[in-house]
Amino acid sequence: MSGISDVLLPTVTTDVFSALANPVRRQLLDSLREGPRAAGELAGQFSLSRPAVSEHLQVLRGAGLVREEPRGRHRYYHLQPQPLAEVGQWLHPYEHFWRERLRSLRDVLDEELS
Amino acid sequence: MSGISDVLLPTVTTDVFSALANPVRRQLLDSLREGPRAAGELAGQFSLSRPAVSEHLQVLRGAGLVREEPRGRHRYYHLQPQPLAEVGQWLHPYEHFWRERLRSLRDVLDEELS
DNA sequence: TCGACGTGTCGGGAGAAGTTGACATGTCGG
DNA sequence: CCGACATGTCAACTTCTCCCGACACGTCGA
Repeated sequence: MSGISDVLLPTVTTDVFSALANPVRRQLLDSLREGPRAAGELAGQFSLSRPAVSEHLQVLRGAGLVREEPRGRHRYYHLQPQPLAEVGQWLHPYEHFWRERLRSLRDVLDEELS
Repeated sequence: MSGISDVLLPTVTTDVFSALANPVRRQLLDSLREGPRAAGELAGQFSLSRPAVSEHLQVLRGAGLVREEPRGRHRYYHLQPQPLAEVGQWLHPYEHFWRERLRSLRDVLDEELS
């Protein structure tokens, strides 16, 4: 049984771009891509205090990128990737720019190496 | 006459993701997408002090997203979009995730509205 | 050469973010 | 019911970010 609230964003309090600014948070998302993880399990992957990781997770939750599922004495975090679409949208107009630059890089390399 | 240094990144001192965390900086890039702009011209678009904008531009330069071209008493800024490729690469594995979510959103909406 | 203009940089202050240790809460197993 | 465990939260400190006003430097036009 799934409701609409499972799919729509929960209240967003943090900018997605800001949430992604921190490398630890990006790695947390990368981990969650492989499936839900308990908080401690996530904390173990980083040389960081547990509270620090917990607060990073809270920032991600504030950006709507993560959902919590309490389950016994564990709390599982799930990836919630929809807000990333905003980043994708912003990035899209630039895509052909950097492809163009890569092409010209190749051309210059061709010239330099010939 | 173009050399390889025009195409490769200059010394990067700031993380690209951090550079994009600020909305003003994203808007600066959006402006530059339409062509090179002088510093004052860019500053005029925001209700911000000139020094503030100048420092934002410096951050963008630190991330390799912008190039300066001094020209008389103006200084023109050019978009340098290659570093955005890194963002695109990071984002790519998530793309199918959010597409999937959008699809399930549509399905839920279908159900709710029927 | 001199004043006006375009811009970068410096110093400082307000506020946000990151980190850590200590404590509080809730859950499981015996 | 009680101790161990998984986790969140609080207080405090440090560091970073963002912003501004003021000043310095180079360039243009007369």
